[in-house]
Amino acid sequence: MQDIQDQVTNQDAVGGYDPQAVEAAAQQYWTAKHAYEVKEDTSKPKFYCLSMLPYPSGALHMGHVRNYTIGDVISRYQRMNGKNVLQPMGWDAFGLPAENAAIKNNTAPAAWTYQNIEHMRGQFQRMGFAYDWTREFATCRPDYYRWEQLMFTRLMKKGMAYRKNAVVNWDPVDNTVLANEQVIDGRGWRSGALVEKREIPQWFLKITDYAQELLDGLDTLPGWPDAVKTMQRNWIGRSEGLEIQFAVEGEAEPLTVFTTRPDTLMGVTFVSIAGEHPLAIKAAQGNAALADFLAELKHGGISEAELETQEKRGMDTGLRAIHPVSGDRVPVYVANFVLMGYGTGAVMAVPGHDQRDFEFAHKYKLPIKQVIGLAAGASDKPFDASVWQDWYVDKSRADLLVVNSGALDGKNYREAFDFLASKLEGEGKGQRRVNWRLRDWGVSRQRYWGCPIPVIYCPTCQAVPVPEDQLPVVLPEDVAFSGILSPIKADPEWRKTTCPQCGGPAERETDTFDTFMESSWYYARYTSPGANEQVDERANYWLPVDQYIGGIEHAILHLLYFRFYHKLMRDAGLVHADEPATNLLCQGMVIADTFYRENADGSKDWFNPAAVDMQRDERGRIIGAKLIADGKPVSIGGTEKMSKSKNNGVDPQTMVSKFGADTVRLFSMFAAPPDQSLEWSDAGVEGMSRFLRRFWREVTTHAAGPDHAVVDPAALDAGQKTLRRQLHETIQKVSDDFGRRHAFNTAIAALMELLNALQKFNDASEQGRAVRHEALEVMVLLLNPVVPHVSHALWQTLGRPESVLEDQSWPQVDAAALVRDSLTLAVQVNGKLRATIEVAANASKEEAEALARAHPHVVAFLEGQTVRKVIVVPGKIVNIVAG
RNA sequence: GCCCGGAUGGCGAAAUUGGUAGACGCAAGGGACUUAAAAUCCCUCACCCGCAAGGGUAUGCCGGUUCGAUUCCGGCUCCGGGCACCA
Repeated sequence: MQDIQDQVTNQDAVGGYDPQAVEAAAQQYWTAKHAYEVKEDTSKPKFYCLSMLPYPSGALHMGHVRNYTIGDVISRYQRMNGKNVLQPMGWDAFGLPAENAAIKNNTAPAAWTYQNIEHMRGQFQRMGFAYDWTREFATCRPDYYRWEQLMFTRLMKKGMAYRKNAVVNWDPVDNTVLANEQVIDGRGWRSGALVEKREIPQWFLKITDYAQELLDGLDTLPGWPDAVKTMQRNWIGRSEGLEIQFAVEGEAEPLTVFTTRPDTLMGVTFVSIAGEHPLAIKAAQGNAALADFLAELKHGGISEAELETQEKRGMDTGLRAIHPVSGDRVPVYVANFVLMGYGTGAVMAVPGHDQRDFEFAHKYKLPIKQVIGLAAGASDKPFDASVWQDWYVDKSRADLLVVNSGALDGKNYREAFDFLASKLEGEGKGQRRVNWRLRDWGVSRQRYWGCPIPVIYCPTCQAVPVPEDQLPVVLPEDVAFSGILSPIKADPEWRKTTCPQCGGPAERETDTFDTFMESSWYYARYTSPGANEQVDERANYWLPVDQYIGGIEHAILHLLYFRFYHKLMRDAGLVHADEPATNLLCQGMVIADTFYRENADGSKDWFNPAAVDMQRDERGRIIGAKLIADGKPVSIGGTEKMSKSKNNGVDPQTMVSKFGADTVRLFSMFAAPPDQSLEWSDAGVEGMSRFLRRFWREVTTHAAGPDHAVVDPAALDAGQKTLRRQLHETIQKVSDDFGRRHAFNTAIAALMELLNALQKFNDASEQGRAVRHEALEVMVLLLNPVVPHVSHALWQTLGRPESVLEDQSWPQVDAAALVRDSLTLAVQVNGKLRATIEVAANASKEEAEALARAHPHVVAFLEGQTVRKVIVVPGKIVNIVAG
């Protein structure tokens, strides 16, 4: 099957479009000319186009192809519009997969990583992406990470980096920390042991110091998608509330809670604290049942999804808190849904007006007290302590007021909030406070393949930053890696050093940085290759990034750290801008059909789409699928994200060998708008190949004919005018779609329509050939951002002496060519389409209405009815309302 | 559980500011060319009724606003992304 198709492609290539030859020639030309190497140039506006750097996982996948084609199209479009365009590429080279591959293949993570980079760089070059490769770097090289080590030591000195205990997933069999993805159903993925929570000291960056600025900065980013900004706002989670102190019987220190609903204070019937709260730990001494419960709470993972979906459980500590207003004694419960890391690790429970507290109170038979009531006239059902209703928790409604709360009765949320805030502040029992959901960024990892944290621990001087003249702290690359313990932790020698302050024996930190650290500032390093500091003055020519492109899965974490780190660099005097990127485009996933057979034990074998034939009925509907190898049926699974586990990945390399890079680029831009998921279709790719062959033939046939004249707009006949109008409408649409809307799919559709029109345009007259020539030249230029190799070749076919298509400017719209004499209007009767009419472009509303009412279909529909109203929207529609 | 998206023919999609739903492409069916196949070209193609002219229905579901709703509002269902140690 595949052999036949390859033969066909080769036969076709003899007289026509041979993508392999065309692409090799164009790429050689660009390389020889250093076509994409750029320098700072103040004579042109700059444009920094950046796609998120890849993790070198081994080979390019379709997600990469899509991401980087989008960036390349935007870069080439901007360059043709006169911008000085920087488009760099590099490697996010540290990370967990290298360690996993090292265990599996018995190779060092470094060697595996460098090998992958070599392979993937070649694949990128074969795609024809316009990168300035002179700026390339891998983040695992000391000359890259030394600068983030330097920044970290300076942040330590500023107090922006600090150490505290934090909870990790602990595998008690392997005695190692696990990443969340290594915890499967509460067990370690390798040992199978039940995972425990454990606290260990870790380094943090004070991102919360920037919480307000990170929040406010979102309002200065109109070029970012609203979905991303909303997710970041919610993640940062600013809330205003009160910190309230509850005295605890027999304890010197009061228990502090944070609440956004002080108006419900009189409804407090108990207090909930986290299992890690000091009071809980203290109460468990001498309370075996409670100690057992706390031990039980240590099972399971630490991810929020896991904590929030587990069954809500609690236990009375035996402690009693004193209500700060009523003086009532209320029980203190340990509850598994209270997070030590959020707020104070303690919450006041108001089961009457908080759904989680309501369910908890029912489960543990705790009192429920109504303190918010419906005003007269509200349509809701009255308060009923046995059934939860959504209005109990609403604080925004004017018809809900405080009840059963003494001095607070009759007040609304705001009034009750202010009243209590003043009262408690006056009594020293509480204060107003802004609380953030955002937590400080924990940057310590107990893994080997990462950037060493540049800290020295001295028994006398404590944690000391590595002095700047001793940086970088280099990670040894030539190591034996067993997979459990980091080689720099296993090696007793590596850590030995002397204290930079007292000169005594000391030990190095053996943890490494979170890999988000490297990807938080790489965009700035591209601007300053070779700089002997983190970035130099060149950064301020290129930054901020004009267009950033990457997956929506990075909407929160990466993009928030990226914005934070930029502000750290700004405050260190390295860059001027407040935000790192002005425009952001988030592309969707690449998905494909899945096929499987179920084994006797219920497990599934997954088959690659390339190994399967689809069966269709006479209407083209899919009715089944067969494995090509044995001709027997396979089950059709869903259409899912391309992945190894479902074996539904389509290898870009295979596609490029078969169809050429231009066809693959064209398909990935045409099949869906960039922000939606893209369903891979081999047949669709063949369609794109067909389009390029047709275009090639159209250009070469025309170029082989007699010389063409210059277009004389005054001499054109109606058909020539119509084609030329479509041409200039296409320029207008493609420019808008590429430059503003990033709707590459509709731009390509418009170009296909133009080619269809051109093929029907059988006009060998002098002006006919002139119009055709103009159209073909324009098409080559408009297609260039998407299929640069084909355009490079055809530009020369059209007889242009310039060999550098790259420096041709973008076609301009001739406004005179767009003028129309008449327009088509839709005519509706009562909102339903009944006719269309052709009216002069300058026709008045009255003329349009008269023409519409005279149309025979309209006359028929209006028979026996009275026209009540006529709506005329010029250029669009006439709607006659009758009855 | 919480936050953010999405849903339109057999399939991928289009309709940009509330104004002709289905552009463009794929698949499918019919035909031309050919000894034959491939390639190429032409025609049909949302669904239902009808010989046709034409009519009715339709943008996940239920309701609302409007002369007019894929688009705006309210309530659902299902699918996807993220949830701080995957990147």
